[in-house]
Amino acid sequence: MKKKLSHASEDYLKAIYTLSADGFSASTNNLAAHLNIAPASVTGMLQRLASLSPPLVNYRKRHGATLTDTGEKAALKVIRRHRLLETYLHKSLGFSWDEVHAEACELEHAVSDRFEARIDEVLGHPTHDPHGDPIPNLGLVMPQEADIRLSTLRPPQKAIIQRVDAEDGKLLRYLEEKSLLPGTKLEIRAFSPIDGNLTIAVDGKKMVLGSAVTCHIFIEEI
Amino acid sequence: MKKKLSHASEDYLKAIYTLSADGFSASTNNLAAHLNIAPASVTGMLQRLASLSPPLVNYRKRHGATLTDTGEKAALKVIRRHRLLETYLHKSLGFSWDEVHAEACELEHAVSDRFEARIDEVLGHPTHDPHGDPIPNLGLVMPQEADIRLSTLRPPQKAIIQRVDAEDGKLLRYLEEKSLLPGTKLEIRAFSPIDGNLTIAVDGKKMVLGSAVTCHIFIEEI
DNA sequence: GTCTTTATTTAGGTAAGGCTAAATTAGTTT
DNA sequence: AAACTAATTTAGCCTTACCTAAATAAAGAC
Ligand SMILES: [Mn+2]
Ligand SMILES: [Mn+2]
Ligand SMILES: [Mn+2]
Ligand SMILES: [Mn+2]
Repeated sequence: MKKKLSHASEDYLKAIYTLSADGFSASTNNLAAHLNIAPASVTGMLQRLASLSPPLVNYRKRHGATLTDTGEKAALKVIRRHRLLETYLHKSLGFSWDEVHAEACELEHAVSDRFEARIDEVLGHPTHDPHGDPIPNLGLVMPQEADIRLSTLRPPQKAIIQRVDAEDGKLLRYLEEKSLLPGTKLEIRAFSPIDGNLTIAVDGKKMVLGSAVTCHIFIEEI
Repeated sequence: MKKKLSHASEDYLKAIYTLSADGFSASTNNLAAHLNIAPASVTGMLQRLASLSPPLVNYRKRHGATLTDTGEKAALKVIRRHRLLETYLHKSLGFSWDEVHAEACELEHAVSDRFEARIDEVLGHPTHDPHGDPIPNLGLVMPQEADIRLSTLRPPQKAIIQRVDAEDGKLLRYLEEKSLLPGTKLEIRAFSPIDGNLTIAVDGKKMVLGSAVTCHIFIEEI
């Protein structure tokens, strides 16, 4: 019954899930941009995904796609594998947090359930990946994600970094160098309305971050 | 320059290498049987592999294929990844020796050089996979393989099992249960010409093995 | 030397997943 | 209402990799 999906299908499902979860519509163009594929190709794929039985997406011409229940389960399964793999690559194989994404995006389509179960076990059933993103459990329930951006805080608020939403290696390496990782506590010291810069203090050390940085960091206020 | 090969191409190269190394010709039909693909499809693929630049195989109509130097390097690279992965799955993730092949055959096309290098390091640069097959080193040199079959021995010869050439799960599980693994020492006690059965002793324990078993076990005489 | 068998190739098809260029739709402006 | 624009779909094409059926070649049998 459960024939396995192609690489491409899995990446589409993941993209639809992610765009929707982030409050964007999974429109043809958004998907095309997200997946680096021509819009016309996205149309073709959405039609295919909608015409499977059971369908994985609901697709209405010119209205983008939403996941069906089947599609959402499939998406969560891929996301779980992706995040477990990222965690495994980081914790057990010494990959840095800017290297894990690309590797996981390949492996997520290749590993078996057995492999997934084993690394989950070896890691002690981790709940978050190296970027702080929550890992859906075996039952494919996605935990709540932190959704307050650091860029929205003002002095003298305090917060803990929960997750970093970025695939850009430069940004990730920059943040690592500054120790701005999930779990880090910080205080807002100043806000510059003209450019959106925030001055923050981490462990007493002050630094100024532009909004191109702060809008990718999601926090929990304390 | 080095665009990466498709899954299918890599499996063909591996199959051509393996058939040749085992003394078979990499003919259309042999490849078809080995890869579980229709002969006509093999013809098509060999033509494609031969028309790449640089070509990966030498192909003469109706005379099967041989690997070019480029093709052989590519084949050895895949075999190295495959065997390292099998070893890693077995040693680090607790896969049994009859489970590793299928998983490795998927992963071998997905892992990066970085991943390969890391597991090689974690494993301490292993020289043999769980079935006793040699792992080509980083320079892609394939060590000599044991090529004497247990089935050719006669009393009172003694030998050490070097490798087991089988993908059949039943056979592998049978051998594991009998502790007939690479490294095991044994003595030939009797040979039955009528059916080819060998009576062997392992650690003083006697057992009778049919030639369907003994012809898959390669040994080193002692 | 013709016949038959076996191995292999050719021909013609399918399905997935891409692409570009052209057409269409739905909103916005004027 | 007509025109413009942005988003999306259609049409037509490509490559990879597989399949079946039919044609052909090479090798062995008679
Ligand atoms: Mn992916
Ligand atoms: Mn992540
Ligand atoms: Mn493979
Ligand atoms: Mn092996």
